[in-house]
Amino acid sequence: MSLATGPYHHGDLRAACLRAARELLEEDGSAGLSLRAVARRAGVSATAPYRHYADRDALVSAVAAEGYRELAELLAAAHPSPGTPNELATVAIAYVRFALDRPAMFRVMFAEPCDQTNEERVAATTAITQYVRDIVHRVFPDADAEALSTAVWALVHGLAFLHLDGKLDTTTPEVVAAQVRGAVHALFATTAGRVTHTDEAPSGS
Amino acid sequence: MSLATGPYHHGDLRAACLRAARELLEEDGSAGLSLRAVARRAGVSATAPYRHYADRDALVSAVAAEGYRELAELLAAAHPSPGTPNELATVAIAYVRFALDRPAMFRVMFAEPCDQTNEERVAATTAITQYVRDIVHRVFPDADAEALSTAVWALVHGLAFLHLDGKLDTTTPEVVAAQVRGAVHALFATTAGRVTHTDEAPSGS
DNA sequence: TGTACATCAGTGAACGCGCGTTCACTGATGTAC
DNA sequence: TGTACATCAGTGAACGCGCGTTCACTGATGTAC
Repeated sequence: MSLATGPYHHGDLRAACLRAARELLEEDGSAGLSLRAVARRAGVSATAPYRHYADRDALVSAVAAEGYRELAELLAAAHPSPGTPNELATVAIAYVRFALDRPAMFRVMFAEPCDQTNEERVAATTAITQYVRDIVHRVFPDADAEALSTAVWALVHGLAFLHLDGKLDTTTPEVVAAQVRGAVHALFATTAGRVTHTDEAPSGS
Repeated sequence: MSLATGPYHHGDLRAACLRAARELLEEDGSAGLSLRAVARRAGVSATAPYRHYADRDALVSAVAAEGYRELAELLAAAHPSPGTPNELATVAIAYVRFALDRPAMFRVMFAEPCDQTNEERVAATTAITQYVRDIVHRVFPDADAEALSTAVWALVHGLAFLHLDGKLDTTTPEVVAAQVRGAVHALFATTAGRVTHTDEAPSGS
């Protein structure tokens, strides 16, 4: 089992643990994310990770923080600065896709009893909140930014969870994308007409 | 520990297990929901529950099904037949409140790897979907019911999770209610004006 | 009404499991002189 | 350049834990006659 990554000193066990944790997460779900399993996969004794993480929670928080960063990157890649409801929908699709591609990670990020004392984690949450607020402000400049950005985040977040938990059809990425786009348009079609232009007709479901 | 509920035969151990499971759920979270703990709390040997539940999953599914029924009752109690966005918001508040009052139950219902073969559970999900669809159809008779009901459910579900996971302020029920109502109105103010009457001005979050 | 017996609902010992975490340890690394 | 030594990053045995589940069992219930 012990890979030949280095005979004694591993080199970068901290990073190796994170990588192992992420793999385990996607393979076995968050139940499989134990320190011992991580050590095993990293090809290292059960106690070696304690050199780098105080306890299991510390590892989990580190994993979650990485998840937040990756989600942020994916959203930015989907559209750097969405300015229309349709562009907003594109970002929403990326959000939902992340949840579906990495379900256990998504759950760790959002549904694990969140350690509020972990700075990395709190910072990540704040960043996402601000990111959503910025988008909303750009798409609907004259709306109540606070209430509307809460609503938009909730909509997208809810779509992610409903798909994740099998309450909505997830047979293909295209079906999911159409559903998300449809939901966003269903809500914003009229608002969009009032505030800015609609660059695509709402797709029927 | 063994309560004097009956010397040998319990009477209704099946129901007692369910009750114990729900209590454990709220006290210790879903991690605390073990068959052994349930048996302990019911004042019965560790293996007695096997007379009534095939395995742990069966118990969990039974708990979840009960949760769905209770949620349905709470929503109906909040407003029997919502017909305006503001009445819809009242129902949404009840939904979010359920999640906040019984967080572990809510998580079991929605975030546990769902056993699709459990009839009780599948039926409960279908019932909720249909319920949301009916409401949407009543509030927005001429909208794309499919897309809009997905959107509405996602919005409400997302609000529930964001509050639950500490991403939104939950200091008092009133604050939460105002946030939910604000989010619903932020989305539906214009749509509502187009389709039916608005019975309250959107509260500015 | 009374007894025999099948059925049902519990018991409790035992299994093997993986977990988090501790501890004293040892091998490798790199720095000071 | 070579050696002494502090520090660092691993090891592996051991702890106690609670879990799900099995098994053969036994005490209570209720039904047939």
